[in-house]
Amino acid sequence: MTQERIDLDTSLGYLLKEAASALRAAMEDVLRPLGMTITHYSCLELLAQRPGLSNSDLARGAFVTRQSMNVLLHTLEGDGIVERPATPTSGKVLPARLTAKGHETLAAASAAVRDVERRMLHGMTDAEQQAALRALRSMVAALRI
Amino acid sequence: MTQERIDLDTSLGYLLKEAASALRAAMEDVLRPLGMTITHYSCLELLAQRPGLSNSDLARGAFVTRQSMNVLLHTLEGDGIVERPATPTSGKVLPARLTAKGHETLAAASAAVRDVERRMLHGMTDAEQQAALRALRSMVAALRI
DNA sequence: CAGATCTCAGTTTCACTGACATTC
DNA sequence: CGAATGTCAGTGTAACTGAGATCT
Repeated sequence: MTQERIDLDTSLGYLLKEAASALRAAMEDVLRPLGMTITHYSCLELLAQRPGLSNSDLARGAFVTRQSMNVLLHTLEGDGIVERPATPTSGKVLPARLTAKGHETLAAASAAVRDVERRMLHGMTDAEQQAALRALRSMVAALRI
Repeated sequence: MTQERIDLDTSLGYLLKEAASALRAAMEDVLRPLGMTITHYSCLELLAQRPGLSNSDLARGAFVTRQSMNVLLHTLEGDGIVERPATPTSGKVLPARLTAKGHETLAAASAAVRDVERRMLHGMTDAEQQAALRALRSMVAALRI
């Protein structure tokens, strides 16, 4: 029973759910030794791409509540991975940035995640990878609405 | 800050993570009103496709431990959604099946999830959807190893 | 005033690890 | 014996909801 692989005419939606679960599990496995969760990693990745994002921006980007992201940000600040100004620049917004240590931490995590990516893409042609990239980009944009 | 969309030359891996997060969030949103989690739904979907799967099989299929799946299965049995024989057929394995009520429950959940799928696929051509399907199938298989 | 933000506090829930008996 | 299974029990943690203050 164990050795067989389920391979029915599943819908694209269910297949993506399966891919999502498999990817999550694989990422959790490689991030856990680094003491990071996926939300953790997402936060750093977002900050690397967009320095100065606010807590609420990060929460939306990582699909969690701003309260959850808030506790994470405080932890990251305490660990010297993220820095925020003591006083708001405008309104109540505190733009966050990665510290040097934060960039190092992200580099380690990225390397681990890239291994998962490599495993995942194994056996796909460049054309297939490009097609997958376009499809995923479209899906993410459609779901974000 | 909120209205812009991050659209950098992200890796396929990070993009898939984003798609995974977005899909999870969207699915959780539509399943919550039905009192179901994603693991919950995965379990039913697996049983519909493969009646008679064991607790351990379902755990592997849904990417959770067999202990976690076990408590879920007991809940589902108590709710009359899943049935298992009182005594093992062979070994300790108790093959699980959906009841009539279970099929109804799954039908409702599937409809909700199909809505998410429709939203997600909006704007993609048939060819793109086919390409995405192949790519995802390949990725799932590669990660399962 | 409405809307957004940051934050403190309490709670819940889902899945986890550990341990044991059973069966092939 | 090893390996897999089902199950009971306890633990943990990452997210949640609720509430308050501040700012445009």
